[in-house]
Amino acid sequence: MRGFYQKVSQILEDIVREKYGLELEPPLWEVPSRQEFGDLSSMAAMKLASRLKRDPLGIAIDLKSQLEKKLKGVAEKIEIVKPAFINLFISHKELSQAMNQLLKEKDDFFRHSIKKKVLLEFVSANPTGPLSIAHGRQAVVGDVIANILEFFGNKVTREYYINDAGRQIELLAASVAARIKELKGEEFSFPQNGYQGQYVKDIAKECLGKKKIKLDKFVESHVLKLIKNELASLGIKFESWISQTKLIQEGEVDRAIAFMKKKELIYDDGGALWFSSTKFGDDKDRVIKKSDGELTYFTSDIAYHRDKLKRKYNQLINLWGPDHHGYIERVKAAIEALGYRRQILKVLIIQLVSIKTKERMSRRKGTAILLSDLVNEVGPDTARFYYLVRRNSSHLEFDIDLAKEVSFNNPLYYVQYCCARINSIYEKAGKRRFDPAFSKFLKEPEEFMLLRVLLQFFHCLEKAYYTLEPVFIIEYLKNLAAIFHKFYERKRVLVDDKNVSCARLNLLEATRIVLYCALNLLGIKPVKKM
RNA sequence: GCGCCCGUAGCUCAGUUGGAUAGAGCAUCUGCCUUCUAAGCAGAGGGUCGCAAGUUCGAAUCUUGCCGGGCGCGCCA
Repeated sequence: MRGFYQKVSQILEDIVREKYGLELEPPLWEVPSRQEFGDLSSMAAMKLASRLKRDPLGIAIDLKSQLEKKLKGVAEKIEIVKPAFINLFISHKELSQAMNQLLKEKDDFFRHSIKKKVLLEFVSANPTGPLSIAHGRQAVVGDVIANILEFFGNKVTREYYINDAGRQIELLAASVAARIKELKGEEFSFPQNGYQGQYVKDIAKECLGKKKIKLDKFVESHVLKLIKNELASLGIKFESWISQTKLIQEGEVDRAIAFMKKKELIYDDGGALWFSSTKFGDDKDRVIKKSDGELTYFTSDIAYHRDKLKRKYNQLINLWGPDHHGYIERVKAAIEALGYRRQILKVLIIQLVSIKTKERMSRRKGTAILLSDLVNEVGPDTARFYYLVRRNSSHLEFDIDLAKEVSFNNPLYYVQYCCARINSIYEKAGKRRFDPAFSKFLKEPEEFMLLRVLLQFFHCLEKAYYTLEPVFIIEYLKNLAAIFHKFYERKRVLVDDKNVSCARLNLLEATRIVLYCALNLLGIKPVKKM
C-alpha cells in the first residue's frame, strides 16, 4: 500500500489545504477494519466538519468529487458511508503493479532509510547466575526491536550493561568459595542469602584444579560466558558490553560527579552527598554517595548514561523490568542535569513472564524455571515467537504445552504451515521464474484479498516501528496466514491455464517474500517441510 | 498512602493519538480430503467491553470516582 498511500495522502492534503485552508494531522488515510470498506478510508470530512462546524456529509461529497478527478486510474471507486467516511477502492491494475514492484525489490519494497544512530540497552542482568525467563523476554523483545529499527535504516548498537561492581558479585564469589571448601572436604559456612543452584557448584569444581586465581574475576567471567551462551541459544548477540567496574576505574563516575558539582546540583546532608533531582521533576532528591563513603548504584548509572550520551547517539532506548519503573524519572533528571534533552532517552518497561504448564517443568522443586530450561524445552524459534505474543506492557503467560503442541491450535505452526505449503507447490511446479507480465491475469477476489494483505505489511511495520511493539508483526502474521490458507483452499495455483498459473505463482512468491521478511525480523527460521 | 500495569465471549487474548455491525483462536455443534500438505477450509451458537457518572454527532478507547487482580515505592542493586 506504500505507493498509493503516499500518493493519495499527498493529494488529499493538497485538496484540504487549497479548498479549506487547513492542515489536518496525519494520517489522512487508514486501513479500514473491514474489507468491505475498501483499501483505504479517510475521516478527513468528519475532522474538517468538527473544526469548521459544518455538515460532514457535504464536505465528504465535495472531497470525493475532487479525489475522483485526481485519482483516475488509481481508484476503482470512491464511496461515502455514514456519517462521512470516504472509502477508497484501489484498482486491480494498480494492485498488480504494486505486486510486481514488490517482486522486483523484495524486502527493500518495505524499507525506509531513516539513518539514526540508536543505542539499545537491554537484559543487563547482574552477572550472578543464569538468566531468568523474564530476562529471556527482554532479550527477545530487544533483539526484535533492534531488527525493526535496522530494517528502517537505523544504525543500532545492542548493548549489555554488566553490573559487576555491587555486593552481589562478592556474595557469589563467597558462595563459590564455600562450595570449594565443601568439595575439598574442609569445614565451611555458607554465606547468608548466598547463591544456590548447580552452577555455583560447577564453578567451584572448575576452580579446584587451578592455582592462584582471583576468585571474583574468575567467577564473573564464568557467569558472563554462561549468559552469552544462553543469549546465543536464542540467536541473540550484543555488539557492546559495558562493565560498571571499568567505568568506575576509568574515572567516569568521578567525572560525572565533578560535572554536576560544578553546576551546583550536588549538596551535602547528613554526611551523604545528594543530587537535587527534584529540580528536574523527580519526586525527591537522590543519594549519590552514602555516609559510609560508598557510591550508590544510581551514581554509576549516571556515569553510564553520560558515557552513552558522549558517544553521540540520536536516541537511547532502555528495556527495563517493571521493578525499575520508579527509576525512570531520576535517570531522566540526571540526563537533563548533564545538559541533554530528557526525550533522548526512551524507557520501555517489559512486564513479567509466568509459565503455564501441566506438570513437567513445575515438578522441579526449589529452583525457579530458568531461560535455559525453557529454551531446552521448546527450542529457540518457538521461544522467540511466544515471547512476542503480548504487548510489552502486558503480563505474558507462556503456555508451554500450547507452544509444544504440533497442531493448528498453535499459531506458530499455523504460520509455518504457510511456508511449507508454498514450498510444496514450488517443488511440484519445478523450475520457476517470476514474470511480471503475467500479473495482469489475477482476476479473482481471493487473489486480491491476499494481495491487499501483503501490501498492508507496510502499515504493520510502521506501527511496530513507531510504538516499538513487536507484537504487531505477530498479529500481522496470524492474519496473513489465515488469508493465505483461505486462498489456498479455494484456488489452486497449478492449473492448466498457464496465464492464471503463472499469475498465481507470482502472488505466491510475493507472499513468500513478505512471510520470510516478517519471520526474519522476528528471528524465526521459516520451515520448508512439516 | 503514592505511582505503574491489567480487568473485553466459558478459556487465552486482539481492538486505546475517540469512528463504521466490538474481533480472533481454543472449547462446543454441523459440513468439506480421487485434485498443489485436512497441521487446513466453510458455517452455527456464545458479549450489561469490571461498576457508575461526565465530555460529543459518536466512547471498549478520553475525564472523574469506585470495585477487583498484579507489581513497585531504600543512604539495595
